[in-house]
Amino acid sequence: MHSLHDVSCITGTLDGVTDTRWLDEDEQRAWRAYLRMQAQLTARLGRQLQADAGLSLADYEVLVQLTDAADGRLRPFELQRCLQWEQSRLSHHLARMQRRGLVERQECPEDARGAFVAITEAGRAAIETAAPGHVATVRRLFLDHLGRDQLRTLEQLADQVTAGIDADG
Amino acid sequence: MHSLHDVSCITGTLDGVTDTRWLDEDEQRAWRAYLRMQAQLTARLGRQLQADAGLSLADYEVLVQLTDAADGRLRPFELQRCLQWEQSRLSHHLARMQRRGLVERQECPEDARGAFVAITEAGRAAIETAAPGHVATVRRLFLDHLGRDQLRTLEQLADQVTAGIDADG
DNA sequence: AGGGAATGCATGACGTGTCATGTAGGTTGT
DNA sequence: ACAACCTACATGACACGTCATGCATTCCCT
Repeated sequence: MHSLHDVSCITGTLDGVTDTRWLDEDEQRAWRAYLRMQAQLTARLGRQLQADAGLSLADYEVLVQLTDAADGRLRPFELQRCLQWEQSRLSHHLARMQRRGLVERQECPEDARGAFVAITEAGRAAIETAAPGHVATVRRLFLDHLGRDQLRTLEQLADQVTAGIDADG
Repeated sequence: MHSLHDVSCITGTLDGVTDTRWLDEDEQRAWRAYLRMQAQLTARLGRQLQADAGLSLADYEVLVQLTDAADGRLRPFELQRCLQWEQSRLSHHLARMQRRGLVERQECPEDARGAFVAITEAGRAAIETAAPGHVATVRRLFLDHLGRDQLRTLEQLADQVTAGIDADG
């Protein structure tokens, strides 16, 4: 009943052999439960958004940030920092969103290297259409199944892990 | 300071207008914290696996299932059920893994429609190389930052949500 | 037995994400 | 002023995921 992952493996003392501390039963169950939930949740939320509003989750996140911005526009590098995306991912994605008319580029006088990315009217319309259904789905698939205490634990847990990852380099 | 998402929106009674219950402060923070963590975690784990073993997270999951199987082989539809993947995703992915020599196809006498997918020696070697580093990374980025109580809460929470999603259709 | 429905799987098109690399424009030190 | 460096961003190649569709084979019902 044991795979690579649920046995504690104590090897000998051969040179170069690093002993691996595998996951114990509790860790294994929790980690796999998390993986299952996250995969299912992401898939469902993505499908719902795509079907009901023609947006991907990535589109949605970008549009949320632009909507929250003062002028409905941001420098790509600002967007990158708050989304925590790879630079090239953002670049490609903005190009696609521009092609679809969800965002537009604007000149940036104070730094000729870059530009502004601004949400368009179509972009605003898209996210305003998408938001109610998306929030409802987040509730139905996720929040509705959690108690307030679980919600707090989750937030704290997530913040700890995120902080650890950031600190890790 | 408010976007589409953190205000409670009570509209009038126009026909067809559905009132949306937006996320309150706690829900908003928890949900966003979760999204951040999950994005960062997935990205880091994927990069580590790719860099150290030339495998994607998807490859890894497939190989784990095949390793756990009795004969090191499964029918694609069994793999699909336990991974909870889209059928076409699995089909495409197995084709790529086959091209790379990580798995192979075997005839299935008792059902001529399908076949078996079996892990190859190269596949076994790949996951055995990958596993220690991957488990270590899961520890370092995730488990090490959690207490036993948080771990239990997470598992329970994830199971609740997953059950809810399954029940949702 | 035989015809319709369901099952197991593949494929093409297309959007998405990553890595490696390129380039124009800024900044800094001497 | 100019070289070295850094910053902001784009791009090509390629792996990955989804949807729609196609196609055998098997199942089930009469």
